[in-house]
Amino acid sequence: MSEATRRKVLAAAQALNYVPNSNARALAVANSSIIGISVPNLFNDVFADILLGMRRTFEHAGYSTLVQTTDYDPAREERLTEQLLAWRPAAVILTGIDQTPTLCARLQADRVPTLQVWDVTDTPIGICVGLDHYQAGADLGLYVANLGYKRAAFVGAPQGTDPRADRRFAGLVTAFETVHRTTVQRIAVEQGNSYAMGQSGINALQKTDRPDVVFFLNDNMAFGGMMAVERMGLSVPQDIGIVGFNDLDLTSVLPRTMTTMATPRRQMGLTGARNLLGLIHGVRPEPVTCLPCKLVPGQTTRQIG
Amino acid sequence: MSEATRRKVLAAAQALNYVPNSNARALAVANSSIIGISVPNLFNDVFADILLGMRRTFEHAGYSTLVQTTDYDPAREERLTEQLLAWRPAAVILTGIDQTPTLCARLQADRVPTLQVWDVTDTPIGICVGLDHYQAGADLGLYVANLGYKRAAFVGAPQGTDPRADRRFAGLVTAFETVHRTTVQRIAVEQGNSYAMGQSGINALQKTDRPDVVFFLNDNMAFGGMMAVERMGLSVPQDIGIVGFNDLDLTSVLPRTMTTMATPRRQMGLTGARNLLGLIHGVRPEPVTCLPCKLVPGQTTRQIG
DNA sequence: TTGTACGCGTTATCAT
DNA sequence: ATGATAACGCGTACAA
Repeated sequence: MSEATRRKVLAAAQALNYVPNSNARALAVANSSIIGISVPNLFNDVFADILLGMRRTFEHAGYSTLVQTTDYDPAREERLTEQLLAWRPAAVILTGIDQTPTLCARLQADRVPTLQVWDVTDTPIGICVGLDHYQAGADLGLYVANLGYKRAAFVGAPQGTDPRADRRFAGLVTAFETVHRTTVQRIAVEQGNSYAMGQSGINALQKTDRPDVVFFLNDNMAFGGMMAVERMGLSVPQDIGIVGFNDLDLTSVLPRTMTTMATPRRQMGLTGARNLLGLIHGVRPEPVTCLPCKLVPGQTTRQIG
Repeated sequence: MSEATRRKVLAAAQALNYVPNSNARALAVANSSIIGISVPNLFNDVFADILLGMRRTFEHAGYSTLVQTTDYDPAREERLTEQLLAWRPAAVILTGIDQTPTLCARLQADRVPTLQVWDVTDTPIGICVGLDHYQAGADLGLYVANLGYKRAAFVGAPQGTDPRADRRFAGLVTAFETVHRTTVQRIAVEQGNSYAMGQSGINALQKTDRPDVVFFLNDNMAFGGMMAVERMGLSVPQDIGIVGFNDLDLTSVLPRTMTTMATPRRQMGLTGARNLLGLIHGVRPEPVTCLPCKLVPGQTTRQIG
């Protein structure tokens, strides 16, 4: 069309306050430019980080993101995702690989491009980008066990609540079993904010048979736990070692560096988004991408040697 | 209709894997069950908290929420919200009261139920629920000034970046002007994570003319700043007082309680959501709701007397 | 280049 | 109670 016409149309549209109706568009082309995302919650720097990487990519590609939070409830995840599918989204992103069979079947049947993020499996619904939590737990455990710590504890959500936590714990168990033939006690803490959970995890320790090192679900909990330990008059890392997970922002300002496992969260979001866009546009991307973690030795555990 | 028929239809729907198409529905009824939300970012516990309160309410009422992040960029906010309006959302929620005139006009013209949250104004676009940041800054400043601190500094985003920060700063200035006839220096820190920002804020302090108390934009920054202060060999609160804002989770586990201002974030989300639902359904709710803050005296500033 | 007709899946209305 | 039909606003395809 001519440039003059083009301008006249645009001017008229402006004057009439015209906004194209995305619903009608989605209906006409039989799918929308929405990408549905399901995460456990928004309070975790982990998910905020992953989302940041993804959203930018999608926004640039012209998609809107519809975020839903599951609170680690599979039934809730199923319900919300079902609801999300009603919008005929261009793609769906789920956290983890532990969705209900019903949901998996539905996703497969609808042939919606699906990305599972933050965890990996050989049999993803569509594609997955994440890390091997078992391996991460094992690597971290091995490092710490070789430092001479023998009686370990793991503080986190109750068994069965967070599948990634369970896998990491399994990795820890293997490591301590291998190195010292000792077990790792698991301490479940009630819901609450991360800091408080770490704190109550420490407070729940038995006076007798106190562990010499405590692993936490994440750095925030580890910090809360460390504060509790020091309040009890114990010293870190002599009396007790403290180990976090994720290498979150908090650790960058602590007087003592924290022993933790750095996870490639931003990268995960970026890679996941890129691969998913590929899947949407028909190119067949890598079905499963396992990103490496990086051990961060710190001063909250003894030094090597 | 008869119960038998009803069951047969439901069974058939199940068998065919039928999912109602929300786009078509939205088109037919001329508005969708989406509520669009615009927040600066997801890394802030403040917004996560507000969102938690709101989302639950909306979910219960059958709405989905479409969250967009603006990164404190008004132009970006305008663009994204314009895009959001294309979905004919049932309502729109914006953070703060500093939208571009263009955006305000469009929202008014479209007659979309609009909620502005986290800040208040006498002239909201639709309704607003928030707190008086100037007053909060003034109250906090007054308390601290009366503790005997005279040379204050404020560490936060650069002037003009975060309107709420600017208003709180203005409140602080008034307080110190009133009590001691002193000024408050403002220290702008580059973008980064909150902890690091707090740290670099302290590092940016002049050796000469060092303030005797530092106010931070939020508790996380205050914590980062406090770590930096102690690393410099200064003691808190003798050499220097530390003041946060928001009363975030982190403060609950610190060995020293932090002087801060508790903000009713969850409540804000709940009240905002409830009022907005009212507005959607035609009842005329309170146009402007200003929620009270609560001063939290702590051990990072001198004690009274 | 411009115009016109049809279909997308749902709701709403009207007739049966 | 049920069946038929017209919108809703946009994309697309075909005709002028």
